[in-house]
Amino acid sequence: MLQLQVLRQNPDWVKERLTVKQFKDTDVVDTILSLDDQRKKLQLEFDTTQAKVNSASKEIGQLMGKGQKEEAETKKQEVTALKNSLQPITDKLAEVEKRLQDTLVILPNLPSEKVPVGKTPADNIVVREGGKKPNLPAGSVPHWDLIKKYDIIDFETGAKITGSGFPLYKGKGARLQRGLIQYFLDFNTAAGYTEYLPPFMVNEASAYGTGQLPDKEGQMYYMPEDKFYMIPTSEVPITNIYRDEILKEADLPIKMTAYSPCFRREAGSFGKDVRGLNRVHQFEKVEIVQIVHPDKSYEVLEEMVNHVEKLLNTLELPYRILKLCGGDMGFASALTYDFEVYSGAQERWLEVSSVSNFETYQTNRMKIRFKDEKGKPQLVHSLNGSSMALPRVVAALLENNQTSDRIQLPTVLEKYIGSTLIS
RNA sequence: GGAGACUUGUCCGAGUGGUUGAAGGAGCACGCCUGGAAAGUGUGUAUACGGGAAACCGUAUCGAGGGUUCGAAUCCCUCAGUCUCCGCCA
Repeated sequence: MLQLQVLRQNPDWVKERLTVKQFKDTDVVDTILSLDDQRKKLQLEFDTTQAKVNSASKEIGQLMGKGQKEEAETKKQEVTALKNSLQPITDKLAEVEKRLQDTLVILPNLPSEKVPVGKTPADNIVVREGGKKPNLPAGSVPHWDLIKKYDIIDFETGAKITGSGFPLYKGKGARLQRGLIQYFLDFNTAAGYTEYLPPFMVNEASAYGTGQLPDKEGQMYYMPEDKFYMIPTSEVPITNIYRDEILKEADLPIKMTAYSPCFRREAGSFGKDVRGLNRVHQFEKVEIVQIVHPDKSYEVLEEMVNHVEKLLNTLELPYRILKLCGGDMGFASALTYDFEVYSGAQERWLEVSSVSNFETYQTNRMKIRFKDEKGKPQLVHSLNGSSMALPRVVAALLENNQTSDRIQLPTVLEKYIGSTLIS
């Protein structure tokens, strides 16, 4: 959620930034400011009247103490009259506050000045590329054929057990999942991230805190009996660890990493994009999250991008890093870099990681603050990134390392999966 | 799942309807004391919103939300969480 203060100080700049994010209805900014004015007026009216009620009530207490019952009775009637006049103000104030909140929440985060202007993925900017594309032999096939050939991932049985998009990993396929998770976690903890294993379901307040609610409700699996949401990423529980807390400046930066399965309904997805491991309802992911001093967040964003890049390099996959344009960025992000790996047999780029700086957008919702030198509470910045999402990494690993009768995985994985040969 | 106890500030802890935003203690910060430190001692030490140039003032907040009352941390209701006992169970 944007800070009201920012809208007040520079409404025109806010509108201009919203436009970069392809947010058309910039009049909302004016609506919010006018609601805020109303709120202030009502608040003042409420406060002054309530102050009278409070002091009169105290007097009643004192009169009662002295045994002056009649005077107390007169006062009581005065207070009752005041309270009656207060009622409409209270109602109006509550209504204005709710409208203000509801309106503020529909505004996406403002893109940083570094964000390229553009509408679609075609407008994203390739920051750099690495690795080299494989030269696959004739007869090479996409991963959805490879997994059948070597019997390592079974979509049909997954669909039988649960539904489509819930893969069943088997043998080397299962071992590869376990090994990659462990490898990624080790890589992250070696870089100073503290490992967590969070709950896989969250309550409403947590889903709201990271920005999944209210607008992305349909993307999450929901358990109505308990009012819990299955997490779409461990970013949700992990970032919420510090919800409603005021940190010491010395505590920053906080670096966390976590593995979790991720559950996504992916309503509305269809076509060739969703084939095989390209898009599934449940997948494994290792996430990195940082909570940092506001002055440091862009430095940290680069650090996180470099970290993921290093990891990707060890897997010997061809990749590219994109700086997302305003139109392709997520709702809560101020600047996002996407990582894509090249999947040789499909001959296309697959997103395997997304690293974002949310600045104060999430922390304002969660009220995560720190005390600065003056002892004043100030919002921290939050960042996160995948390091990494497994399915597409696996798709690329399988496709790019195939020969006619085997798949030879990179040796870095030997320690984690035993034999790197699938045949 | 059943029965009961509980949830107060950074922490511990008092407080069962009336100047209680909240005693007392610990911690922390600053000062005094000291050659330096400890001990001692003094002062300060929540957050949000609003008003104000500021000092400061007002309002709200004692798990969350609602209610009773002129007045609620204190009474009532709902929900969440913690603990104990019983049941069930990996």
